[in-house]
Amino acid sequence: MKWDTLDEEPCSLSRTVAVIGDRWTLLILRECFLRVRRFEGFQSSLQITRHLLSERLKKLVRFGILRRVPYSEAPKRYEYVLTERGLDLYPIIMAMVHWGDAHMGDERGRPLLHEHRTCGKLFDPVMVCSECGEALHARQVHVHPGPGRPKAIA
Amino acid sequence: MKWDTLDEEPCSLSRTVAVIGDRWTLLILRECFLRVRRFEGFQSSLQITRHLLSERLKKLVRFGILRRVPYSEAPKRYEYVLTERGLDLYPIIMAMVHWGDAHMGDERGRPLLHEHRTCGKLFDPVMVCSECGEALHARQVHVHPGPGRPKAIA
DNA sequence: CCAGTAAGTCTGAAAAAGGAACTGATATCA
DNA sequence: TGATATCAGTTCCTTTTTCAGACTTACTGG
Repeated sequence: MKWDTLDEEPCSLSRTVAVIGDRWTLLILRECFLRVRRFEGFQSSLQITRHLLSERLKKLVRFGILRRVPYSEAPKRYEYVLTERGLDLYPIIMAMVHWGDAHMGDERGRPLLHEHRTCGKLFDPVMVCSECGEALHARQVHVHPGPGRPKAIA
Repeated sequence: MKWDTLDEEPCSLSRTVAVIGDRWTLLILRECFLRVRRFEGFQSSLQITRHLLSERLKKLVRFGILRRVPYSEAPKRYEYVLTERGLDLYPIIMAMVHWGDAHMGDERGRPLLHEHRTCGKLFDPVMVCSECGEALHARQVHVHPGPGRPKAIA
């Protein structure tokens, strides 16, 4: 399996991993969801090297997750905002935050609390079945090959 | 931000990223959820170098996500099974698979379909609010500092 | 003119990943 | 008995990525 063709693998997880499956990209996305938009903003809050930040932002733009929007004409300055496709990454980020809250916490408690503005309460994200609405557990799910699965693979 | 102390950052996402935030680890976990348990199984289906596989499995065991269980006494052989903590990663993996299905698909359709055994239907995973049960969207969530957040950070 | 800010680029050293052969304990075949 | 195979790793060397920090370009404000 080679990284440069990972986004063409017949596996949706591989394809997602090809786009956001590295540490800096995930942390950059966290900042995006916390409303950070500018190069210096990402750089100072993450302490990422400018070189890598530049590369990762380009990649996220290339995959349509961020849009590079000018906010100043002279000098030319751009900021990076989440596209619809980028906003759809929210469940991934929230699932990771939730796992961290549940399994990597310390005695001080959670670093952040999340309020659902629709209902006004502090909440946890829960993953449910789109059909019956029940909470999902790994052992209740059965996997079938789909139409995009090459026959050669079991 | 240094990688070796990322799991102590006052941010649940960083802590999760410290454990599973690299490409191979995510792919290894996919195989775990597809019931792969043995070294040769991971190696042959992922084409990961044995060196890296060995390192990643050790790390997953160290963080309590996999358990190393003997399945043969002579010769000594071990397999790797998900712990409860590892099973709890399922929503992360499913969220990634779902994003890949939705945004990285091709004309052939989905590589895998998921059946919820509880209700018997093919489903998509949906992330909802634990309090009101509504589907979550990034723009409806407001973030508050929690007790584990150092005051120095906004 | 000088300092400061923002968004990058460039460079050399350090760390991580890749590739492939090797090890050790046992089973299987001829 | 010796030759081959299996499984779970380890070792060694090369290539690729990442890191740390200086440098660049285009302005603004005093």
